[in-house]
Amino acid sequence: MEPKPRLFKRAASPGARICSPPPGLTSAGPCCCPDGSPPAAAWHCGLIGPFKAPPPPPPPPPSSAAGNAVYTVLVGDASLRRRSRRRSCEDGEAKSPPGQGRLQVVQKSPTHCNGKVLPGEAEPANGRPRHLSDPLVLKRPEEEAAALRLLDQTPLHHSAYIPVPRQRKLSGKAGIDEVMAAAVLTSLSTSPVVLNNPPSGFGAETSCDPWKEAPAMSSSCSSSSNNSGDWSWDPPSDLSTPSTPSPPLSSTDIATSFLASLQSDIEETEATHFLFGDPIPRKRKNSTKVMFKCLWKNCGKVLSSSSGMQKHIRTIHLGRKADLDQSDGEEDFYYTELDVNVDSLTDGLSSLTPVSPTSSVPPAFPMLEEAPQTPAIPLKPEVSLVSPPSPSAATTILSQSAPTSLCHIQTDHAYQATGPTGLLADLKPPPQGMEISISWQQPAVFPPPLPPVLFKSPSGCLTPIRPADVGERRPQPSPMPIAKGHPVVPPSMPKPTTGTRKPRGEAKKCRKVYGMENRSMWCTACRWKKACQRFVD
DNA sequence: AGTGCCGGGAT
DNA sequence: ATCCCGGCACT
Repeated sequence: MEPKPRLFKRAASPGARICSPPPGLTSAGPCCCPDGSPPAAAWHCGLIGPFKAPPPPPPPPPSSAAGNAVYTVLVGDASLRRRSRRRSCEDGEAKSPPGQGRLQVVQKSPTHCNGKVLPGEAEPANGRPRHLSDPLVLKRPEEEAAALRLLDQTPLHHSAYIPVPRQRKLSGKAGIDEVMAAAVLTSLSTSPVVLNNPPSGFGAETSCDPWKEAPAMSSSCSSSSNNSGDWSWDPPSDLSTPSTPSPPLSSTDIATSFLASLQSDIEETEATHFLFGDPIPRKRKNSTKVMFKCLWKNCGKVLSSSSGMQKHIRTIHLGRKADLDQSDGEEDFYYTELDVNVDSLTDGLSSLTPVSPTSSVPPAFPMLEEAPQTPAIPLKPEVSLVSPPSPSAATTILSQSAPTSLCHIQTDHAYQATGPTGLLADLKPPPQGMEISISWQQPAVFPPPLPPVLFKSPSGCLTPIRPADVGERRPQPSPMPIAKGHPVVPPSMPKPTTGTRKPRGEAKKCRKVYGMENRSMWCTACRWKKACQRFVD
């Protein structure tokens, strides 16, 4: 399957990749790009300074990793809660909330940036969380001096104060937001999903972060793009479409937990996206389902709805009242999203579901699940469709092998294009305006095997040179199979006559039809002394 | 002997 | 993957 080009392009330069502001955020300011890119926006680094605010008592992190700094973030845009992944200031990819928000990251544990341990951790004078609007208060002169030195050394610290539109929400939830932010950053930095499975779907999802730019994206996101077929989307909306669920979750686990509520949760999912203020509600394919996995340590519960997950966290982990409908959002940081491919799950449960043309792909090949959504085969109207070469190839009939087979058919390379019988049941109805002819090796229901509808003679003529044989054969079934009267038996049934070698077919073969003098007219298989594919028994 | 084609080699 | 052929089974 050919990778589809992305529908968007992003700036490719490293500086632009790192520093270009997210849509809607244009505030300029210095950033701490280690690559020396020009000052872009203060939102870039997110690390405002080596200052420490006394966050509310941090909730126990869902998982812990020793030595990791714990951050508190004042999130201006809630979408960060859902989209952010672990970031560090070292990698220059600290993400900022999109939109008008401001971001403040204050470190509670060893202050560091770009690998340096920064002195001057200042406790707030008044013991309350210091907001951006608060002037920096350094208690001791040496602290102030150290801070000033740092300000001089790194442009990073010039962004200690970022003017932000006033309309930003500063409700009573601000303190709670800090707790949430701390939690999410902690989870982002210690999440087993991120730590253990960087190349997995979540790794791709991370790379697909809308604020991350093209280079990393092109590779990691292309896979999901390939899966997505032809459905169009704009970059921010396709934040994550990993086709592979998080490894810790078996597909059956996911399936059992969400299949039951699949339908009802779709709306809720969308509503959740809206509530969380995603820049653009993610357009998900029908085959992708969002699951929510609890990141609480030793929990890992997977629920199909965010509200359910919030309730779960609220009641189980936070010890709050379950009936307390009001959510402060803190729960948001204790779970993460899992994008689960519905098809893979349904395929995994294929024994429970009726076989449909789109589910003919075995679950072992989830990457092919999307194929039915795309024009399966670039059939020309006159091209005849035949079975793939082998039963196993039937799984890829809609992918790579099909065009090749068709090509071979047209060039009379029927040998490569042949396949098992009984495939007809798996074939989709041809697209409109397309004509598909099942040429041969059909199920016993269609006993007469037809020679290929089209084949080229060496002169390029589409009609055979010996119409007496082939011409008559084409419009109507070959008399041979009818005479044989194959019983309705699966062709895979071993024939009793011989051991491994199948009995010689009674049908005329290319040799007989065309003769040795017209060997060039033979099908490729006959020329290669293989089983004739033009006149199949 | 003629034919069909399996198995395997060469490229 | 494509092409070719030795050799066997069958007619």
